[in-house]
Amino acid sequence: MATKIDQEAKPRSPLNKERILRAAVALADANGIDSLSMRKIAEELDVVPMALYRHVANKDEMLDGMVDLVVAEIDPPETSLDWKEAMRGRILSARRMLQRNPWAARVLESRTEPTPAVIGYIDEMIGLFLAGGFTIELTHHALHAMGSRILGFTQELFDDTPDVDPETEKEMYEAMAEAYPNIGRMIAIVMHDDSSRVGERGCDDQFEFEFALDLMLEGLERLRERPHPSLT
Amino acid sequence: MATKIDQEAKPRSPLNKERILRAAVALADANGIDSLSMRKIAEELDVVPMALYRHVANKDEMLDGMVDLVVAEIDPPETSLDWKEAMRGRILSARRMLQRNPWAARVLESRTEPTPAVIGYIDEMIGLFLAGGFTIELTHHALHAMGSRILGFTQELFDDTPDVDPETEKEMYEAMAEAYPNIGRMIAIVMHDDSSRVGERGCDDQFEFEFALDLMLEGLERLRERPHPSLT
DNA sequence: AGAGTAGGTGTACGGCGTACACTTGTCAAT
DNA sequence: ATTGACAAGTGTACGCCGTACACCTACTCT
Repeated sequence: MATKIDQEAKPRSPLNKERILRAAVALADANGIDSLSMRKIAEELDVVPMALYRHVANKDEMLDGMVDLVVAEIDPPETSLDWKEAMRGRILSARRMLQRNPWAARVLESRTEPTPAVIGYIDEMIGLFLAGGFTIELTHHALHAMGSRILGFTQELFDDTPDVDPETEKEMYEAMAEAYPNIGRMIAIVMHDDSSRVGERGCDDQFEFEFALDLMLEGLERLRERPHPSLT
Repeated sequence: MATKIDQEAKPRSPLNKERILRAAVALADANGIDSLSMRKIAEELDVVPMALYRHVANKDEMLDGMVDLVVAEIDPPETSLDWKEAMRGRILSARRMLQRNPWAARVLESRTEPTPAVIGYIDEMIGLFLAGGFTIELTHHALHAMGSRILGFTQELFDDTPDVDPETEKEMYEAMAEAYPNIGRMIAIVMHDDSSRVGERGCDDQFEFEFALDLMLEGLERLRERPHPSLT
């Protein structure tokens, strides 16, 4: 009633890239990346699908923007620490980000070109290696060796959090054990060995991630101390 | 002219799952996985799209079948060798398969449930660890640590084979070096250091893969010889 | 000869990304 | 106050996708 009649009939704020990206991230967090479509993002924003295209060129640019948004959440490097601890901490921070945004791993992998935020992140990681006394060459190889683990990726073949029903799951395991003897042996131990890091709820992902990460970091440290002959 | 008139007007053999899968693999090899559609597979086979559905339940089952087809190409384990060499050889064979079928990596990763051929492959890999004197527990952790590398995956953040024009590429690198100092230092060395394993055509993927693989295998071997206190 | 059935067909639906032409709301210059 | 430019949102439409469902057709078995 202030100045125009239909003012309160359209209380939505104007669109902009950030608002669109945040809506897209929220939708992806909630419903998974597969069901994310331009049309649904538009609907969420009470807008017609084509309105989005005033602010993002296409869906690929949208995905890039989403990636940048979440990569920016990774903690900055802690320069006061030992290189290994600094890198370890940051990678675990990246991993927490990936756990908050489960879609991010697949989207990150699917980008052909890294986004600015990702390049910046890697640049800082290289900085940590160099500050830790690595040669440029070893840093380069190290980067390749760490691969996407440097961004907190769990590089599993498949995740093992399927059936809700533990009964069904057990049956499945038993069937598997019969057809695949070695997997069978592993399951037998792993399923009822409380002293191991594997409980009844499957594997301890966090432990496994850190196990692999430390294996890699320690291997790299050894190479830094006494360079491998096959390296330049 | 033998028995029926229209025989040579329809020379196509009857459809079956294998024929469909082979056509799908060929199309994916040729045009990439993104452009692979049920409709195109049908067209390739001179058949109407819905005809495929007599032989595969849906597209997901098609992708599973394609995966099984190519995973079956991986060489069987060479049991006469040392565990490390046997595993190394087999993983490199898997890697060659992934290079022959570039779409396979992404499809493999996208499957929620592993296919029978993949499970069988992993079972044999576990067998190699166990035969090599690993405990079940360490084998389990090792499997997690190797992750998808065990199937020959290059776990890069992004592949670096973009622009065809070396001029453009150089410009791009220079722009990047300006914004990202550490990447800049790395590029400076890596671009014109013939003694390094990095030539002008970018990085030597095969070297980097084996570097990471050996780092992992050697780390695991050390753990097998003197178990880490933090492990059970 | 007739019935059953497996395999290929045709049509159709709802979803997708997005091109393109349009209206509408805002504000500067007249 | 009028105009006209311009940015932002709308509406319609196209071609692609996976696939449900009803149909036809040719062959097997009795």
